Order: sequence, then structure tokens, then C-alpha cells
Amino acid sequence: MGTTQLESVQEPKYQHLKTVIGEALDSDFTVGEILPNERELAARFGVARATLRQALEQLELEGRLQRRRGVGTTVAPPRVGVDVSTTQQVWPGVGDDAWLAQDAIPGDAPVAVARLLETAAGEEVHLVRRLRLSQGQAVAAELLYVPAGSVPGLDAIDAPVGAARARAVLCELQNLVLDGQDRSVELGSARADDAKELDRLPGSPVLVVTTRYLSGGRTAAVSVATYRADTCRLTFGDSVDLAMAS
Amino acid sequence: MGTTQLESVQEPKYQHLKTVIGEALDSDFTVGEILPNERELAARFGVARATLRQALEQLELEGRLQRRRGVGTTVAPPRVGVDVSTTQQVWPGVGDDAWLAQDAIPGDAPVAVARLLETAAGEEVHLVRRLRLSQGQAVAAELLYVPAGSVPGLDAIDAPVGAARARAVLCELQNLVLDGQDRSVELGSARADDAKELDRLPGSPVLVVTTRYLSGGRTAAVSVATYRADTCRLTFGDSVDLAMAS
DNA sequence: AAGTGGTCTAGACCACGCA
DNA sequence: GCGTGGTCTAGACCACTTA
Repeated sequence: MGTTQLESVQEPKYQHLKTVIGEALDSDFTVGEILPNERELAARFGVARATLRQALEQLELEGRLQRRRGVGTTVAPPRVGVDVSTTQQVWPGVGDDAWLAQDAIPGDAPVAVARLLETAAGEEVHLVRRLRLSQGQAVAAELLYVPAGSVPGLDAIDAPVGAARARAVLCELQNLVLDGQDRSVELGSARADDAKELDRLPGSPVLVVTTRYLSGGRTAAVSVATYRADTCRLTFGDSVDLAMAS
Repeated sequence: MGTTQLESVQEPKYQHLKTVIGEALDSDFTVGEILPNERELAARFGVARATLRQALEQLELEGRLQRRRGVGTTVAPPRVGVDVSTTQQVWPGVGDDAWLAQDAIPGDAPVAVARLLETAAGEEVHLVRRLRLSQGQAVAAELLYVPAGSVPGLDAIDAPVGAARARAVLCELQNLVLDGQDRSVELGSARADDAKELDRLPGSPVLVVTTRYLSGGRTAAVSVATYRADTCRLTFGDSVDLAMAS
């Protein structure tokens, strides 16, 4: 009987809160339902609002909650599986309508990308901006770096601008032979521009997928795609989307 | 008081701090160097410690800093690339010495895993625990779920325990024909046991790699591997590890 | 024992979405 | 204008590492 208020042995309050709220989400709430506001919840659990927020933050990180300023906190639907497999080796923009080309402008690559491109740091590249939609929602923002040298045909007809220009760059790429590609995934936080596209706050956690497109023994293009970490599950291989409940 | 000078145009302090510190890391610090402590830094930038911590948190999330209680904050080395490609379709424990088998115990799968295994919720499974090392550091903790039905030969010789038993389960798996596998990556937060293995605090961000091993038209095993998000970059395909500086 | 990062409090004000 | 989550403060104490 002396073991009543145990649990708290060396376990932070916010972590215990996370467990309690997490269980409540499973049993007492349905997807889309809105929770009481933070001040109310903090009072109900007898903690400071900052502590309560620490718990909510982790639950949001795990994709169980969705918080929107001015609106409230809602129970999140299961993460959507987004296919990022490399089994079919193709240039970006070929046959997949998941991506929406936005625009293309001249610019230069940041040092990290320049290293992947194996180009001189200052070499001019085309910056192609694309947005990936899934079920009507923006799930990823991509910045595709294409060295001017990779698409020599583009300078001739320099007419198009905006989305048309983006498509033109992608189209030019297809004239090259794609030898291979490789990909890496890491955790990052959203830059201001990406955050805006993804309807998230700057700094929110994202999964950064970096793809290198190889052609003729060199890197012909590099894509840096920023996926919403809260709502996305990246799938590889022939994985089928499960978790279709409700 | 209108202490707001400029820069602060709608940009949170912690975000600006992040930028400033991030730039300082590039120019004034070297990998492994320890930063001034949080109270000192907060005072230097004229903000509350909580605000300073918000900036440090994001920098740690991006793998630029490493913080350890009782020790201090140090500049993190570049993330290590960890290969998780599925090009070579093999059972776990075959020919890759990256993983260290720890033990195997009987148990049952949580509902999410049970759904992947397509088994009855209560069916007995072997829980195989493994640890992945990279450059002497633990980078991932794995829990492999193997339904008892997948390895019928194991019950006969039930002798080994601990790491030996784990290896026995993996060995039994190799008697099956591996038809395929698929993988997914998502963001999670470390459970207490995984956190301990990875030398992180519970709740710290991790990349969860879920692998389904298919054999004979069904799911013969499911692996849930938890990678440290701060220090790891997951690589797919034939990507070469760059960024070998120092 | 000293010093570090981690947790927690009780306030305050701000930016945003919506009626 | 009101209610929401987001930012920020100035403290306090705790858990951990190291000497």
C-alpha cells in the first residue's frame, strides 16, 4: 500500500503525462476530435502549462496530435505512407504526378550540396522547386539542384518562366542517361520557406531526403526533399500501406 | 519597453539565436570543442535560459550540437551515414557484423506489430534484441519479432539463452525462403529501454525503421529498429559516404 | 563539492484563426 | 474581440558527471 504514488520514481512529470494522455487518446478520443485547451489541460493535471506542453510536443512529434495556433489541438490521423523507393530508377518528373512543379530560377548551391554535385562552389545551377501532394495535402517540398552543365539545351530556348520553366528543366534532364541514384534520410528542422509551403512553423521537425542522380560518371542533379515528419511515414520497397482503419 | 531593435521583425528570438549560434559554430568552433554553459550563453545573448535552450535544442536536433547532462555542450561531428538499403535481400543476422545480437525471450507483439505480422494479437513471438554499432558507438537498437510459427525448429533444442539464443533464432530464420522485404522510416521518440542502450534520454528523437520480412506469402518476421536521429543519416542504395572531413 | 544540463513553475505577452 | 497555441521571463530545484 505504501507504493501508491509510485511511478514518479525518477520519471519526469511530462513523460508520465505523455503516457497518460496517450492512453486517453486511444480510449476516449477519435481522430479529428479536439482536445481541451492547454490551460485547461494543465490545470486538470495539476502542472504548469510549460510542462503540459512538453508532453504535447512529444505526442505531436510521434504523429499522435496536431496543434494549430489559433485553432486548437486535435487527434491526428495515422501517418500516411509516402513512397520514396528507388526501385524504379528514373529522373524526377517522369511519370509520377505526385510532384507539382512550381518554378525554376538560376542560383547557386549551398556548400553541402555543391560537395555532392562535385562542382565548383560558385557554379551556376538551376533551382527547381516542387511540391509533393498526398491526399490533397502538401507533404513535402523539394529543391532540385541541376548544374547548368547538365542541361546545356536549356539556354537556347530561355523563354518559359515559373512552372513552365521548371517543367522544361525536368524535360531536359530526361535527355541524359540515368546511371543510378542514391538516397539518404535524416532528421532536420524546416527552413522558413519550406515551413510555409508545408503549413508548419519554421523549425518544425522534418525528414530530409537527399537524392543524388548519377549520369556519365558524375552527379547530374541533387534533390533535397523536406517531408513533414509529423504526418509522413516514408516507405521503401514494395511495402503496402496498412493501417487503413476508419 | 520597446527593446525591440530590428531583426526581430516577426522572427522569434530563439530562431534568430539559432542562426547566430549556428554561424558561430561554423566559424569559431571546431568539432568536439565545448561551448560555454547555458547560463553563461543566455547571459551573453541577453535572453532567458529557456529561450537559449530552445535554440540549442534545434541545433541538437539538426545534429550540430551534442549535449550531455553533467558534462556540457559540444560541437557534434558530421552525422555518420548508416546503410539501411534493401538491395541485398537477406534475413537479419546474415553476413553483416554491424549488428550485435543480445538476447531473445518469448513474449507477444504490440498491436501495431501484430497487424503487420497478420497474426492473432496474442500469438507468441520470439523477441530478439540487437544492437547496431558504428565506429564503436551504438547507433541503433532493434527489436525483432519472430512468430513462433516461423521458426518451428527452435522449440526442439530450447537450451541456449541470452545472446546464444538470439543467434539461434536468427539461424533458424535462414531455413526459410525470403521472398521479399519492405521498409519504412518515420520519426519517433525513444522508449526508455532503447534510450538507455543508445545513451540518450528517454523521449529523444529517433528514426524508426520498420522492416517486414516476407516468406511464403506471409510476413515471417518484423523488425523495429530505432536509430539515433542526432548522429545518424540513413543511406539507401549505393550511396558513398562523403563528408569525411577530419 | 562543484558545475553541468534537465525539469518545473507561475506568471506575461504575442500571433493567429475565426465568428 | 475572443480564444487558441507560440514565445518569453526569472527564478528554483533535481540528476548527473567529474574531480
